[in-house]
Amino acid sequence: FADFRREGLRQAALESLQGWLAAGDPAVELEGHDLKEALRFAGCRHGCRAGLFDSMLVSYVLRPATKHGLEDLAFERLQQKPVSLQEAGFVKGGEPAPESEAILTLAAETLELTRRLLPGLREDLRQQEALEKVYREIEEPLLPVLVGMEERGVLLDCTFLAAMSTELGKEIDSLEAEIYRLAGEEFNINSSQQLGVILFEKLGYPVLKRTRKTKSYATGAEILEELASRGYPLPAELLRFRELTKLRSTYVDALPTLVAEDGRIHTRFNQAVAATGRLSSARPNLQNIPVRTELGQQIRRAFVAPEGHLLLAADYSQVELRVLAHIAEEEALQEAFHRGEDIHRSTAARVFGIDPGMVTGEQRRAAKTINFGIIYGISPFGLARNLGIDQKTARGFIDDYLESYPGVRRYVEETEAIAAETGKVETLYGRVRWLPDIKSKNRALKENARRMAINARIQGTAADIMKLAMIAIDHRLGADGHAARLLLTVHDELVLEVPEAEIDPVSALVQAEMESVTKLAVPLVLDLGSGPSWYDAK
DNA sequence: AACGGCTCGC
DNA sequence: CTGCGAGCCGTTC
Repeated sequence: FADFRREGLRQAALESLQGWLAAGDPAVELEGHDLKEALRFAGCRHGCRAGLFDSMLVSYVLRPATKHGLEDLAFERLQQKPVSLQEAGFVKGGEPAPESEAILTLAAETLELTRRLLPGLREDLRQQEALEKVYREIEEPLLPVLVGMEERGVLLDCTFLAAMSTELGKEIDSLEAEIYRLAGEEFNINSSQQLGVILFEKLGYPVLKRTRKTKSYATGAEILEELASRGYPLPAELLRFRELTKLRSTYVDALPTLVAEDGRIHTRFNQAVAATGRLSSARPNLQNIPVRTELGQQIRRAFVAPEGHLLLAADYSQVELRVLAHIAEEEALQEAFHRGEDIHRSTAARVFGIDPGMVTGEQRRAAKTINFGIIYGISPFGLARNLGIDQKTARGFIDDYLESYPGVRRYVEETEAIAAETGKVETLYGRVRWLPDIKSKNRALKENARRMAINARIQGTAADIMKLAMIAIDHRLGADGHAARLLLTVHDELVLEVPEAEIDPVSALVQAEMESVTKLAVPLVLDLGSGPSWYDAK
């Protein structure tokens, strides 16, 4: 490793590794902890056909709700507290300096710990056939796909964002002045503590809610909206102020600082964080770019394709409800999807016992909330809060819903029973979520576990489907010789960068692969669009 | 650095 | 007291 620090040798070693990976034999494995980071460093330009055995991913597949850092695994599986990264001279989030001495300590310890962890993980995986399949057919092949996406990155139009920042700044400044005027003094508007004193002590607004942990005044959007609706002037200004400063600080000003030398943003897709099997995105998180408000949507104009290329956005329509319809074997829901109906409208029609043509906007909204509520393991309390109705009415809605969709009722009851009996639930592909709290005597813990059980099967299956689609698309793009490449995944959406000349065949390819990746009792339907920016592609 | 509050996404 | 994430800011230690 000391020699590896010499530039010439490093280059030669990397090229040799790249060649070995590209020519690789799937039966010969590269072993390591967090191979995506290693491969990102090594570069995988020529692809990866070698087998990959990643202790982090294997641990994730075995017990997804826990942490999977090397230190975590060493502590849990080897009863060892390793020399911390900090002791080795690193700080959190910092990039290792290849010339430092401390890196040698870290490298040695990383290798040694991983080597000792591997046999146990291999054995545990071998004993759980379904999970071995999840690893071999989903996580292992996905890993190099994610390396490719991270390496490629997405082009950002910083000039556009700079202009947007200036515009936002003007409105924020005037809002700030107006807020100080209404408050009668200057204070830090970003401090919920100081804001609480102004609103509820100085101005004497009614205290509708306290925060959970510290019991301080709650000043969240929901509270401000209620106060605004009661005619108080300040909350409306505060909501607008929050909206604008959120957009500016989290996106408009932050994203340009994360652009690499190639002008592109290289997010990291974390493959071992979300307990349900989903991916997450960080540094920056590109899975929470605004879309809800028109102003927020403008930020997507900054995500662009280079000259001669387009961005292609493809998202699964209602994928979680389709998964529910399939797993629950709910015929009414399946039929609605087969007919291509507006699913929330048809739910409203069934629940309220009326003709679909008679469904009002409010009824559709309620049905939509219930549909999502079911996916999240709804309670009358939660639904009541969401719809702004009383709990009794909410309970009635849920009862009517489960009456209308007996398959869903069966699904919920069966899921609870499976969780209680086995302490776990599984996705269609066998991915596991362990739920030890399902047996807890603490009602809150038990209820939480119950909701997680109901949600995990659905959200996890949808995640499996998307991962399989990504693997298939990446493979097909290569096999067909397209230059188009995957850039982003946002849970039910994929974004690709496509040479203009390829847009038609690649759109067809993406649609075909995403729709046919699995055969459910309902069709998987895709919304597809393309354009010079992410905004235009939607 | 850790945590809480808040807000963004699916 | 509806599921799963990440980031920014302020506060606290």
